[in-house]
Amino acid sequence: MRSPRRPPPPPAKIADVARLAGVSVATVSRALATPDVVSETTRERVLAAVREIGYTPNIAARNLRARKSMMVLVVVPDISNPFFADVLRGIDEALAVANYGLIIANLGQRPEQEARYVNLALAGQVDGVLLLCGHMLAGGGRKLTDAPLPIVAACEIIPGADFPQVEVDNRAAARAAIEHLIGLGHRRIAYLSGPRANILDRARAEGYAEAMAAAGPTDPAWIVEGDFTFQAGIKAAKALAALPSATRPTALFAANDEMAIGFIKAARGLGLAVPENISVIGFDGIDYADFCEPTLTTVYQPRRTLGAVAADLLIGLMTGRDKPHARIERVETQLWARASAARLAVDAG
Amino acid sequence: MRSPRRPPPPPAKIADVARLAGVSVATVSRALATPDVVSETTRERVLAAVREIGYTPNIAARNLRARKSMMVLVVVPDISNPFFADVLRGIDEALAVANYGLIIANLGQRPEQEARYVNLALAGQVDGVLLLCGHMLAGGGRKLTDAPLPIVAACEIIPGADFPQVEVDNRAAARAAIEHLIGLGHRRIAYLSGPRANILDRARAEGYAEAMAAAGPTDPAWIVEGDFTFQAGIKAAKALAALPSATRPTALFAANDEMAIGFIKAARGLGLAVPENISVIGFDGIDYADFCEPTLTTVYQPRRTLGAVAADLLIGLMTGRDKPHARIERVETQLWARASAARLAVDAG
DNA sequence: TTGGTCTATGTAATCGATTACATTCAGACT
DNA sequence: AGTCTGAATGTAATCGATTACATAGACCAA
Repeated sequence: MRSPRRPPPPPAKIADVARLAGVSVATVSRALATPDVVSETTRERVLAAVREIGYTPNIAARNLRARKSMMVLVVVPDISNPFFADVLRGIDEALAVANYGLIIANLGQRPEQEARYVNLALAGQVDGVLLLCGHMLAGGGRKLTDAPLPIVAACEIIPGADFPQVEVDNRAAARAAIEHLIGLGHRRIAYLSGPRANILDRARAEGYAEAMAAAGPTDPAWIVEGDFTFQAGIKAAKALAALPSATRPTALFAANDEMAIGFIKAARGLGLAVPENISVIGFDGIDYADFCEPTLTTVYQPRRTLGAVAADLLIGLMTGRDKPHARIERVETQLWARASAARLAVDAG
Repeated sequence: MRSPRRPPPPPAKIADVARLAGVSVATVSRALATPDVVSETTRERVLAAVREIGYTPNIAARNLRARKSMMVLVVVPDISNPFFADVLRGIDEALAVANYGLIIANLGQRPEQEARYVNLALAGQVDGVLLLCGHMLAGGGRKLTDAPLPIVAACEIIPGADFPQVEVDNRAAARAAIEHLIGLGHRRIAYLSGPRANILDRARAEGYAEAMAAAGPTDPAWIVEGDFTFQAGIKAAKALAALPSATRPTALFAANDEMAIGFIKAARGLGLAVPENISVIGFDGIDYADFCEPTLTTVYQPRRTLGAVAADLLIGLMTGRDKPHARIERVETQLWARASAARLAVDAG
């Protein structure tokens, strides 16, 4: 298969092409970068030489000279989380059309990685940074903002930051979910939240409270703190099933789909059928929301769009098209009405 | 917020540090790269100067001189696919300990991207390539193998390639799944495949056939071609429900979890309860397999491990620890027995 | 004293491109 | 003929680090 081992030929350089084509290196560079300034015949000689020896310009050299890298650093809390995976896809698609590449900074549970990536940024290895991690990168005594580098944050926004940010309008989304339930006749609506400290959840809780104000009094027992896990949904089902039926909610709005699905599964075992006895709305619009039984009504977050919008803002800064300034862009969610949220039966209210 | 705009100071360079510390640039470089060869006092003066002006070595310059980038290109068919997202996580974790960074080449449905990434590789922008895409990169008239660059493939292996590859042992995994069903008393076992052309599926189909040979004759009607989608599971349920009960399978092995879940959902509506009337085993071990009703017995693919093993092989090549050679490494799956596959009731056989 | 060895440091070449500036030459205009 | 203009190309500086090689000085042994 492999030919007998031989020292691999050093990759061709621009001087090799120049020699073969019988021109100077400057002409080769121009023939490739700005073809219209070299004569037709020269250009063709150069291109033929390029093809013949298989020349590709060394990017490190180009980056050094041009002081740019055409690379963007995307800082993500957990690359294996399908939410971020979708956002990344949107980012990649937008960056690709502007010819930027993607370096992934996956923090995982390794805070020590931050310093590494702060360094990448400060070292001029990237032309811009996209933060999906909800906080400013720092480490090794240096902050990201020490670099004169375009930054955009998305998903979890960073309060007080002086650069553009993109988020889903969580408050409006939660309000829409509750209003959907109210429209179905529900008044006693529970909220299964994320961790209280979570900034995303804060906005959703506010939207819940606002919409509920229109529906009448809210019983504090209807607000259950969860942690975005399937297990939290199960626990919530037990908690609500334990309430006296006169004050038990007839509907539940969960801060994410996974908890909603856990809730539905456990509720069934506790004699609370969904949607017959209790309606459920989730949040996110994960794929499985359409596969589970019953299919889950949910608030869809346009993850790819979110990524694409953030990437476009960053491209604007990197190309100098836009000036950096504080600003929060909101992308809209969609309510996906499916089977888990149904009209309140007269005898159930 | 932002101080009145002022031209951002150009980033400090090594010469600035040298001047401030009163030494030569060589000494600064050594104080940072090989601290033990400079005297204690000099080293401290240099480090103090570095701190004072906030110096970070320019990576493009370093890459150019050192002829390496400490970056790996990972070519992935679809970054938003949770399977690859998990593999990427394993890759990242392994690369991080060896201090390599991660550039993502997300092909999406954009074949024209290939040329771009082939160029990145040929241009010396990366020290190694990890292919998760099941084929050799090519584009713009150039192939990846034109570069003297370490390559490792994983997930979908590339037949005849002369570099290390890593895959899940699909054949053994399928065999184990079928044997599990046989152990539960089943003999009429169906296989819901992926697309026939798919190389992953080929191996699974072989494992199925091998294990079935031990169980007795296999009815061709038990083999249904799917395409890895939820919908394919639904179609398969209709097909099997239409079979006469005397020859209808009592168990189904699906080539992925999504089809298995679609099957279960549709089968219920067709009077085929799972696992009472038909047992089901999926493949992958996606999160949702534990949330659905009934919980899904499945063959778990160690996705992170797969990525980590591939990354370690690549690191071996990049550091020169190993020599490149054809070789296929197989990582083992685990059978996760849950509720969807049960012992065959005597009256059902 | 002389020469050798070792440590610490400096000088300058080098990596491979891009690009400012210089040069050449053909054609147009006065 | 002399001068000017512009197109095409070449020469060499430049980007910012790393590192081969040179050098200076300290110390020691013969």
